[in-house]
Amino acid sequence: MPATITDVAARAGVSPATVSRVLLGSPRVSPGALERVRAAIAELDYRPSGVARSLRRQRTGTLGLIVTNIMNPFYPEIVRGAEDAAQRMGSSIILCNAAEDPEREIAYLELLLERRVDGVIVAAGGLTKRHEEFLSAFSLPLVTINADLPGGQVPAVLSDDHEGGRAATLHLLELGHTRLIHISSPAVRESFSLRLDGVKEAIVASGGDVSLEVVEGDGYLDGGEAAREVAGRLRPPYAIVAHNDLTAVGAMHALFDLGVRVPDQVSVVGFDDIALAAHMNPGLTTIAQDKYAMGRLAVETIARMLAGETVRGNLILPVRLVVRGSTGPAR
Amino acid sequence: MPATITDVAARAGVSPATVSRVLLGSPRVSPGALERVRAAIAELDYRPSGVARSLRRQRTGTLGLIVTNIMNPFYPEIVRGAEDAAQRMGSSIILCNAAEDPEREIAYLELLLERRVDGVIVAAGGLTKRHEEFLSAFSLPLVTINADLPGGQVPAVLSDDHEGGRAATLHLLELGHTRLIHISSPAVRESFSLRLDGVKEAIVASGGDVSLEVVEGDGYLDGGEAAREVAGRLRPPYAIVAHNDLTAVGAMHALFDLGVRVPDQVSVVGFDDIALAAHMNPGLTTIAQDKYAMGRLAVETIARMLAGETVRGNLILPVRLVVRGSTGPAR
DNA sequence: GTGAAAGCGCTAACAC
DNA sequence: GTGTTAGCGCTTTCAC
Repeated sequence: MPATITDVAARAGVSPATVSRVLLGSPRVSPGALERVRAAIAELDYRPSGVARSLRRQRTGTLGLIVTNIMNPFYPEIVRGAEDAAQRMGSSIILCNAAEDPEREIAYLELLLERRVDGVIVAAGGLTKRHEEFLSAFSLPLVTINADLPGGQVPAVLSDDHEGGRAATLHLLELGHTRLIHISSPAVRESFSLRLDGVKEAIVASGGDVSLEVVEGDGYLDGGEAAREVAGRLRPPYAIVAHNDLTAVGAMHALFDLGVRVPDQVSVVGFDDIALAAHMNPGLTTIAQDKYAMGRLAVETIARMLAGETVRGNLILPVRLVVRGSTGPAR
Repeated sequence: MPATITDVAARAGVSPATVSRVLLGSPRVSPGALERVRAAIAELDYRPSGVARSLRRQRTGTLGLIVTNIMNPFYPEIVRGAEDAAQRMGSSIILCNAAEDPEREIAYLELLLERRVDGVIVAAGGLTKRHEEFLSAFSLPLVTINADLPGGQVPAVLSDDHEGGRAATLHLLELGHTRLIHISSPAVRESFSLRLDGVKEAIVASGGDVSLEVVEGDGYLDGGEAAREVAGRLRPPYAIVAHNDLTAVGAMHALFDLGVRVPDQVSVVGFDDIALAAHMNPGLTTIAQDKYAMGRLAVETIARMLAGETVRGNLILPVRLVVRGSTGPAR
């Protein structure tokens, strides 16, 4: 059993209130008492109970962060950004991994509510109807990352997906590509069609004779396997715009398997700039999202809401084309 | 302000004690009261306060999990395994990301103590002297993953690193390699020298004329850059045994950069089997650790300690050689 | 079957 | 500057 504030008070010969004052750094404590309390704390290895403190203060100093799947390399950096920002505001993060299961996501939301966290961040792949209902009636400060709820009541931190799709495509057009394949993700998320919209816009704006074919992926490594089928019926050169890096990596793997050379025969562009993109062979050209900033901004937004500010509207972060070895001239 | 048990009691026309009985599923509640309480709970959208409950019960139903760096793809799967096991025992996990900073790791340990978690799991890369002191005097159920504390007081979940090093080497020897390069990690962790010991043992046991050179890496992608220097002075064929997959991926990238072909000229073996190993080009031959099981077993061990059992000794999980395209015959 | 009462460990308002 | 008191929301005897 850990020592309590009463134990410390008894040992220091003061009242619990005085110990509490020392704990909170109140100036209204005599030097003598201060010292005795400090000594007692050290001797008893006392640590104030966060549980009791939370009950009394009616806040826990804890934020909930729900991620779709921590095994997706897109998320860890968001977690990092959120954690750092939380630490700065004296809070900590309970990380919940929904493991691609929407039911589990809801279950975690319930759990966080019971735990009386101060706020919640949802970094989710796809938001189902069920989510929308649940989250619309959510009673706590709430921010989403990479998804936005209809109604505009819940602030969202997003990347400029449209611009990203456009920039990726522009890059390929400049390299002389005229046959583009877009491997999409399952069509649940708006951001995904935004990316595709950007692709289309760039093509239209170019005014050139450019073809675009959309094949469906799953948003993960396996989605890249779609490239296998494409390679089976198309002769190079052509270019693949994958909806994210995992898909691009999967596509590069499938092409490698078939002996199709990247970028000599086929160019590939990803989206996200996950850590390993730079270390693929060849390095993956991609649209970088500032994942760390997304986590940080989500927490900072919660902090503002906690401070009583009314936050509305989305935060849209700029993206950046990173050219590596997976794209080259069409020939 | 969320509704309290008193609110529910008032609305249902019963005492808080009765509401509590309903919450806990006690049979000693009349059908009428049961129904009225249930209705009141639904109407008020009541959720019992985990904070108050924890204070009263003197346990929080929460486990702390500290990982060295969540951005290292080795950890997410451990987190998954731990989370699933925790859910099964009705607990949840507070994930703490030490971000490679030992001070931060200690700070999190303090935090978890304050939060009165029921137990702690430390999945740490390197354990410093500071850790050892702190953890030896740790007052809560504690299990380490991939590191063990001297003294044998703290149960550890480990992979069979020695056997892994041996199996990787055996594989290369069978392919006819006689010049081996081991890229180590900084020599802080015992498991790392265990892996190297396995390499040496396999070489000695082979009785053949095999050379081994050890160059130091950093345990991450950059550590693989050591391969650049090696490639500068050695003529193929030779084989690289990296101390983990990230190092191997970094090495493959450096070799690709220099135009050295894997596996035609140089074979590469990793360790861990992170998700992307299978999707490198070529696929990375590696020693697979059962990361999910490590997380699961750590939690299950905590559960046993919580149940009053005295757990001692380490759990050593078997590893498995996974042959992919990055290794081939020496020629 | 149900309620009253005590108390988990802390903080904050109020006295002195 | 310090102590007393009340109470955060819940569970758990103990009566009845």
